Amino acid sequence: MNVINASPRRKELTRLAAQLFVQEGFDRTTVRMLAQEMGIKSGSLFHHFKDKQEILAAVIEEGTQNALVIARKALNECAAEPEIRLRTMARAHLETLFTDRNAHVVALFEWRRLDPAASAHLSHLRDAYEALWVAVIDDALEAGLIHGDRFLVSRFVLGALNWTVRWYDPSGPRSPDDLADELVAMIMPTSA
Amino acid sequence: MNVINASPRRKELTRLAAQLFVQEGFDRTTVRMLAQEMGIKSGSLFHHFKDKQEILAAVIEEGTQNALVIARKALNECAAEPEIRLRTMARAHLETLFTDRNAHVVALFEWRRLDPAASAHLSHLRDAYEALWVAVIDDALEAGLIHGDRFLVSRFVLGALNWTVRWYDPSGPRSPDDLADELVAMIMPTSA
DNA sequence: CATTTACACTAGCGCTTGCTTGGTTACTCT
DNA sequence: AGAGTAACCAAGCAAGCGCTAGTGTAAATG
Repeated sequence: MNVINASPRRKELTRLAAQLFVQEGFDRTTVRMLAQEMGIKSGSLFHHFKDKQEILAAVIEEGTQNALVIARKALNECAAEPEIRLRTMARAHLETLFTDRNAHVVALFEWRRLDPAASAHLSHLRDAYEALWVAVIDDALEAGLIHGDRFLVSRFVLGALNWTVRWYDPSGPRSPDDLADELVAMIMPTSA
Repeated sequence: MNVINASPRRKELTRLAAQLFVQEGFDRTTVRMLAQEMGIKSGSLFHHFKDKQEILAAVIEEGTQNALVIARKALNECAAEPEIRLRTMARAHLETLFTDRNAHVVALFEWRRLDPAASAHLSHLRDAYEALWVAVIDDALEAGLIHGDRFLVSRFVLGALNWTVRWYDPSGPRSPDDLADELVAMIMPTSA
């Protein structure tokens, strides 16, 4: 296996793996399929990754890291009004979801295939991301923008947003930003 | 294979299969695991199902049929006010989701493992169920109870509800009905 | 009583899986 | 020029996979 964990070659392989994992699912994707997609033989794959599990972990880590970076940057750059921050966070969520779509679909639907060690490590990343959401929602609740239980609201909103990967086509007439705004409008009484 | 497609034995086997599919995922569940769970040898399994795919189809069909029955019954029995019908539908959705939890988790996350023939057949069932939702949401929109695009609203609501299987624990303090009511309240400006 | 049917068993075929081994090539750095 | 290393390949192993063939047996059916 490669010692430099972030070699450019490895990054590109991770990207291709994400695509295959989405197309076929992790379990149905064989190391031979992965190798062919990458233009190498199946044995050579284990020069870059110690085993198949590590490829899955790399895909998910990549996606989650990007989500964190994008969300933090968006929140830093936007105004301090709770309403704007809420909209910004929803937009950032969909932006990541559809620019790194493959990685995120894998993260959402193949999470359980991770072994316990990788799962524990990646859970921390995921928690850091969700903490951003909870903070934004807390502010919106405090400002009286939305109503309900903070825990439930964040789960419902994240559920609605994550589920979009199942039906939304970004090449259609509606932009991800439109989508985010419509969801925020749906849960905000004052903006009817 | 059994000619009587709905033999009680087959129903019980389907229930056990659903549990294993949730625990391990469809692809990782081997026919030997299924057989052991059912107390028979792997060869005997093919007396009840023509192949592994058919077991998956049986699990999903069972769950979706139940959802339809429960939702129709609930809607027939409840009042005609759009607000009540909306709440009723949300409650029925979560009721099915957590009484037939295994079957529904499989339906939601292993749908893509179905072969095209089974998928086409089950899509009709699924569509019939979603038609109930769209009707209820249309009424609520017309009555001015909620606002937004009918297509988007139904997708968001279904997403939020379906995602509950990922985090909600029915044995906790909150009942599924509470959950449904909170979601409806969240999107209804007038009920703040 | 003879036959069919439902359900289970044993044994294993043919194939695919993730991964290993041992060695080769091409490039960089001193 | 020589050493080191990243990237690759050919070959294949051991295990596990879905599924089939053929058989036994007890209960229902004519």
